[in-house]
Amino acid sequence: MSAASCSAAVGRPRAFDKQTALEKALEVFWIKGFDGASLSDLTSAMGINKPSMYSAFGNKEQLFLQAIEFYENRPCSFFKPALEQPTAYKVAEAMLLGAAKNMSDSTHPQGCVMVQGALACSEAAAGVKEELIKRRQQSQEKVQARFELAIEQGDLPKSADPAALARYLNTIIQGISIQASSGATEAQLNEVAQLALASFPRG
Amino acid sequence: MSAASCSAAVGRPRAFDKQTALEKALEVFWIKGFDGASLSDLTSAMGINKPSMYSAFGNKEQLFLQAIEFYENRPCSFFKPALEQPTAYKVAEAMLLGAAKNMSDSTHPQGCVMVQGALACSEAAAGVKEELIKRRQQSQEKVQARFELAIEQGDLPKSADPAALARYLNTIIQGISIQASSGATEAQLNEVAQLALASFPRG
DNA sequence: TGATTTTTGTACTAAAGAGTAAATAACCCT
DNA sequence: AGGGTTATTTACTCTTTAGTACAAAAATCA
Repeated sequence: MSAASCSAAVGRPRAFDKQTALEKALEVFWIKGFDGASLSDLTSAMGINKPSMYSAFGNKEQLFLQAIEFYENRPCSFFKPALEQPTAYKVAEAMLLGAAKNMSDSTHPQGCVMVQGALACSEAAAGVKEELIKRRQQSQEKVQARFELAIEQGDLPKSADPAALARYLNTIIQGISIQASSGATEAQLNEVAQLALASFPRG
Repeated sequence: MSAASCSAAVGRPRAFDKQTALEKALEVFWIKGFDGASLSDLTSAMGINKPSMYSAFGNKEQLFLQAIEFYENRPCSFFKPALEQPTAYKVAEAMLLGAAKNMSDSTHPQGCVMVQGALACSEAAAGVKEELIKRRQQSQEKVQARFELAIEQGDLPKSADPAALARYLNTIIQGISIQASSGATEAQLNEVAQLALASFPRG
């Protein structure tokens, strides 16, 4: 009988939409990083006061963690669909072209918040930095598992090294993130993606 | 009659070595980024008090700029020697293997301070972020110029696109920086470098 | 209507941030 | 030795930081 999913609210109802506020917070963290985003930056973007933020999300660190959780699962993410492509080559292609398009997209901040949210940072951000590293690692492992499957299925040669290929792909995507956050265009990033694909083994 | 180069000091002599202090400051910025490095972090690593820092370096931003100026010109930099390799392929190889070795080297912080010093940051860091972007762009242009020379010299095909190749190389190096700062080993990064080299055109 | 519960706005706290004033200390030059 | 100059130390400024106390407001429940 958990009441979690029940929206029958007792007490004064929340005056803001939690999801919308979270998306606004994500945008601030994306642009400024964990250290660079102050609570004033966050709450003013979210359109709420500090006590509302603390009561809804916990604290700055938990707000960040919830923001990146949403980021990884949001509909426009290119990562998960790419994994479902039928061959390893097509997975790599979808990832790289998806990264090129998505990270340079000007409808949201450029680059990848999983990379730039907390890279070199203060001790206060050590926890979120570790979480980002863990999640990037997990992404890489998913790609590796997909490539291992591809070897079984015969669309990657048996001689291929799935771990190395996954790291290679991740490295280029992370490089594309830096390029995008420095102002590179989708066209420029597509050229990079094409060059990177040239050394990707095909079935 | 500029007295700049003259070391004949009048007044009380500085009690610390400016260069050593600058290297300590670089290390702090490298690990924590501009936003994450506080003046206390910096001055305690430098072994001096704040007024000594301000009188020797100006302010936090100028300290950062002087630190990255040293970083780019320090003897163990792999970038400039790589540019002097005799062919474009060898330039790319020296860059990638140099990046893999250098950025994972545990005698200093991992990754590249030109990337992680100020990526997503506060407004206070906007100036240093722009400076880092500018310098990364300049590095890329130097590589591009080197590849244009290689086409002239015949060790890159006339059909090669020097700008795209330079961006490709830079992207991978920046990706390697992220990987290194997340704990990747030199061996792992070498594998990435080898895969990246596979799609690099040879004369 | 009144009791209960939760959110909201304002105002606050304590700590840390960058940067500075001013007195003292250590050197050179005469 | 004494004057000029620069560095160092201590103690301070003012602002911003993350986080919170508390009273008023807005809903449900009885």
